[in-house]
Amino acid sequence: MPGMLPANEPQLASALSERLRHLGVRVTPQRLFVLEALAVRSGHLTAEEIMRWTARRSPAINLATVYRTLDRLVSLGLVTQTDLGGGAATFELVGDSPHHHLVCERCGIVTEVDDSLVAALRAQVLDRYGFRAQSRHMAIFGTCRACLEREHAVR
Amino acid sequence: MPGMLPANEPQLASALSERLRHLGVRVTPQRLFVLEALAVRSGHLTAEEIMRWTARRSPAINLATVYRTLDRLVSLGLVTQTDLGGGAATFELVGDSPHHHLVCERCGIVTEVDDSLVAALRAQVLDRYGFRAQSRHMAIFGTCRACLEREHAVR
DNA sequence: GTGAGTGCAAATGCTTTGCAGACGT
DNA sequence: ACGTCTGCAAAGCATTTGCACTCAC
Repeated sequence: MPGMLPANEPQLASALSERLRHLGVRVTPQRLFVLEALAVRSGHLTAEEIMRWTARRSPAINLATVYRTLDRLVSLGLVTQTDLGGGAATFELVGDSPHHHLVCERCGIVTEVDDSLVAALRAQVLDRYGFRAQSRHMAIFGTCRACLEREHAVR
Repeated sequence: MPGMLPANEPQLASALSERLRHLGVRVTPQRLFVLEALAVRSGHLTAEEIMRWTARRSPAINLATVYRTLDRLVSLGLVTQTDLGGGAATFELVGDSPHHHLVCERCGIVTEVDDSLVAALRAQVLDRYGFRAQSRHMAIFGTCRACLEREHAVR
């Protein structure tokens, strides 16, 4: 469902309603707006960004509600939360292909990498420590190519 | 130097002073206290914990000073900072063997794992993306063995 | 109608900052 | 003596919470 076309919002809304109903939670406009924001602007959104997106709709959603809603959606397993360092946490619809993040500590740029890179590590960690690492949204901190080159150029 | 015995604090202090002087920064009691805390209670300390530790010494250090000091020490390369999810950041003396963290999302327990597990991943990321991942303090979130077993038992 | 969900405002927890004074060099 | 570092208090930011009201069921 994510990766769905931005057009056709009524269809999107009813698909999302269906999903919520199946999980046995109330369907409120606020919840639909949050899910729509995540579906349409697929990618990593902060709570603040979601609120700004929904502000284009009639009465803007309260930030506290966005947080509570996201919390709920995360426990329902519809949404994942990632904390990419200091700033605000980002949220994403489950359903996109699993991926992880390379976060540059100098310039802050975030690059998505496929889960296949990390699969071997996950297998090892499970084998050696009985630890089941999550298959999405691991943050790997370091220095990106551009910043490494810049560093070299200076010297 | 880290991994040094807790006893013999005068020696520790002068070794640390030496280190600071070599880096061309002022040697203040506060900086020594912070470094001592990290050296003696080797492991991951939060700014607050460091302050509490130094509070056993004469006038307790101000929390703001602890943060500023840690900031300075991180840029000097003497200390590393790790953000293990929502709570407070933790700090550690550089010099311990590189390691990473398995963070259980249910019970919060943190297990240290050797860098060798992650070395292959680092090599791949460098090769494929030109990204130099840091060799310490990656946080891997997931579910620990105990919580997995508990989960099974319930069903 | 009832309880879950919402808005609002205030509180929280971690961290940063402005400023005046203290102290390492 | 100089400039850096510290303490203090206040601000900053992301997130949470208490409470009264509203709305989905």
